[in-house]
Amino acid sequence: MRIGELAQMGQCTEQTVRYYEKKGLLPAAARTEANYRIYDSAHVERLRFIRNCRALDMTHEEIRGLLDLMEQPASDCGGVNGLLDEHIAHVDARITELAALKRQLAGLRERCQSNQAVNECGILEGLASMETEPRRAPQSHLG
Amino acid sequence: MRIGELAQMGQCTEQTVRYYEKKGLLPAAARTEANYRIYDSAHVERLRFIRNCRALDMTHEEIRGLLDLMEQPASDCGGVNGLLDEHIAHVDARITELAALKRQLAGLRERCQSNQAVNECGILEGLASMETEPRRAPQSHLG
DNA sequence: TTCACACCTTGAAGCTACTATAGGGTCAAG
DNA sequence: CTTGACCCTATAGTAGCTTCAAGGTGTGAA
Ligand SMILES: [Zn+2]
Ligand SMILES: [Zn+2]
Ligand SMILES: [Zn+2]
Ligand SMILES: [Zn+2]
Repeated sequence: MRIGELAQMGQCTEQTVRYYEKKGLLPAAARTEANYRIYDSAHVERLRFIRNCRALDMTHEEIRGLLDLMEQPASDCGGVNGLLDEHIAHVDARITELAALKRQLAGLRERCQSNQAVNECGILEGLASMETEPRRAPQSHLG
Repeated sequence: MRIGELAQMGQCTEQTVRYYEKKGLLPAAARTEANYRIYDSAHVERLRFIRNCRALDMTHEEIRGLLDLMEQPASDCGGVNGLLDEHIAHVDARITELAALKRQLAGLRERCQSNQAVNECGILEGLASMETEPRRAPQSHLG
């Protein structure tokens, strides 16, 4: 199978497949005489695994961690479980952050109910007078 | 005031201030003979406004929108209100996405309660057998 | 005077996970 | 023999910075 078909199986573009190869998530493919990449079902499985992890918003590093752990099929899966737990914590942390943000934004929105002149808009006043806090390190890779 | 002090007022680094200037969020500063940037209280206000917007996870484009609207102080503030409403919608959309993600991850996590061999871990099985869905366009600039 | 040291300058590269573009090569069908 | 679908590489762009490299400036102390 060539790259177009593989990409279809993984619900992604051919560029993305090449990108994964470059980044080492997918192994370098064998080539035909015409220098076309050729793949088999193992590649399909691996690509689908990667895409499923991406659908869950894992980073490449997290995915690489899982793929590495899978290389020792007989070893204990505690690392896998731990990695997933950490990622769930990333999602939780971001949800918490966004909930706080939403409260702040709702409070700001209340400061202007009806349209008025820009220089009297309570929202802009609020944005100007907020206390500027130092940007804290992100708790999560989820933007 | 020089760039170091301004950066401190805005709770950011000097590089960030230069970056904002390059991107047009801050106007180009006047210079001393030694080519040092010099700022006054108007710059402090504008930088703090920008940093407060960033603390609310607005994009540079959204911030630029607000700054542009502020240039006509006598005009109607409907644009400001609308811009904030849109951003609140961005936050809401991302919270909804992450909640769905969290449910999916929780379901996956249940598939392996105790440690076992990697090749029998229910989490990895789940990740391998999920239906790979095409990546849908992001509803929100919040990752 | 000369040194150290804090502050400032520019430009380029790195980060994530792709996406898009340019400019070409391969291959089967009509 | 040309068209069109497919493939290749390399480069640049996206957001919002951070980090690095290599230097200029200004002040206080030895
Ligand atoms: Zn994670
Ligand atoms: Zn208003
Ligand atoms: Zn927004
Ligand atoms: Zn397990």
